[in-house]
Amino acid sequence: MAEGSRADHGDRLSPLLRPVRAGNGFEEALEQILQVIRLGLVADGGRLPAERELADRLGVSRVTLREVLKVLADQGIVESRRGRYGGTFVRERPGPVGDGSAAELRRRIARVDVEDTLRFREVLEVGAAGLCAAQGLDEARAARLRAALDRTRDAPLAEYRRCDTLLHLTLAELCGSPSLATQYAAVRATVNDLLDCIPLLVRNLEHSQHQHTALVEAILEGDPDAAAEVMREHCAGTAALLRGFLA
Amino acid sequence: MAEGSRADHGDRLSPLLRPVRAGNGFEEALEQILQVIRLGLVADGGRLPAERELADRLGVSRVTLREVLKVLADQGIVESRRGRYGGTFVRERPGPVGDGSAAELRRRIARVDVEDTLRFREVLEVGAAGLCAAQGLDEARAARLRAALDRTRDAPLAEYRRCDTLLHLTLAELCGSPSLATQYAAVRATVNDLLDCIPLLVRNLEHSQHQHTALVEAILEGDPDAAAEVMREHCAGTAALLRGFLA
DNA sequence: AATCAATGGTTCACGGCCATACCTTATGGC
DNA sequence: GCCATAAGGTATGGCCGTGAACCATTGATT
Repeated sequence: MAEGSRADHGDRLSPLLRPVRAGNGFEEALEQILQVIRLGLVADGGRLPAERELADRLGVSRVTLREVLKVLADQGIVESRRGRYGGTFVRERPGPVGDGSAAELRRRIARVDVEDTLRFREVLEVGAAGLCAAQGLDEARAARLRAALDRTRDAPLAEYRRCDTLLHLTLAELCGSPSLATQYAAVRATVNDLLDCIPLLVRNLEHSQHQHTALVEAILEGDPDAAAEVMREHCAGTAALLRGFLA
Repeated sequence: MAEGSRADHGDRLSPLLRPVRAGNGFEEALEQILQVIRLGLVADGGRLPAERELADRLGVSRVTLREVLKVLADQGIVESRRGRYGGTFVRERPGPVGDGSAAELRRRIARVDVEDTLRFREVLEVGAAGLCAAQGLDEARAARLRAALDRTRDAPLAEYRRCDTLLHLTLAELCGSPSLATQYAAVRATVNDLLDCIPLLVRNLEHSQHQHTALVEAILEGDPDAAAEVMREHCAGTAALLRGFLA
């Protein structure tokens, strides 16, 4: 008997031997464009890249991409305009994608390994914060970080989630590991999905804001340990909230 | 001018808008099976899962998978045996996949963003170590970790890389985030690729071993900060080596 | 010796996705 | 006012991968 049996001490292979594609091209492209919109990477009324470029970047044909855009347009999430300086625009207030019912939410949660998501998120965030602080940011990058922080301060409640996401995403981009940024974007989309399932508590927002400020300070001062520690607490806060509400 | 232009301050979209598939099914399946073999997840002479299961797990058809296996068999990397208790077996000493020439190595390095890889690796490893230490391991898990550590001690030089990889991969699996384990496996495959490009220094191995021991101790004692710190130094060592040789 | 079950080996029709080319619409510059 | 340009809209032929079924081989079990 060789060692091929599947369930002997937990299968070392499963981390590697996973589906090469999560679905067909259509589904994956749809998922990624939805993530871009839901993460707020394109402002309301903003324009997505042109179809040809978008198809190219996503690695799908334009035909397939257009089927995706058709669905999004039918849902009222985007709008296409023809002619030069036309394009595909994100409509104002896209609203939640699902129907918003409790059943819908439960279904969404059920598809996610919440512990996995929260842990992975914390690792990436703490790592990004540490890296940024350790390497120091040049003036341009520091300015980007400050700008993102300021935007979270001025944000109206409805926009807070988006600005918060953008701040964290900025940090992930600045840390010098594109792979980390990509993974963070993906996991953050999942986190936002979960956050949409629980109420928004104003007290938590205030707390978050203090942490954001302390975080950016620690990073700009080049103190990796402090930055990591603040970020860890920040993540732990969200995690506790989610664990509590989703338990 | 709207905001669609690609290179204005670094393109927020690029982390998300990436190719939905890195190549065709054939290429991706090949890559993943090669990773499994190169990471040493299947021992020399060991058996890969059956074709039907493998195809299922990788999300490709059996026909496509078999084309992959055909290539690997032609290269002498695996061998198929028919009949019950047959299967696809990894041949002894598969050796490096490329031709081993300096040009080949350069080409391999050129395709990788070394800084990205090293940073991302450190984040994941430090995170995994911290998580393991923080949550504590039950006896079964602790035993797995100790066993993996012991194997790195007894390993002959030729097997050291494989055992080292397995130890770190075990840690990633035990941390409680499957996503992290998956990402670590991928990044570690890249790291191993890079390590194959530089000489193996015995002194470094001894140093590594001390760090491994200290790491496992810290984890089993439930000291996250110590575990993270040891791991950070451990990664920094490898990183410095690679940066030096690949500069 | 016969049987069974699990595995690799082979074939084929269908469907999805792709590459490409071309058409249509709108805007700014000449 | 015309036209070049850049964008969305449309049509087609081909290939790759799939799913399913079937065959062939082997070794353990009975």
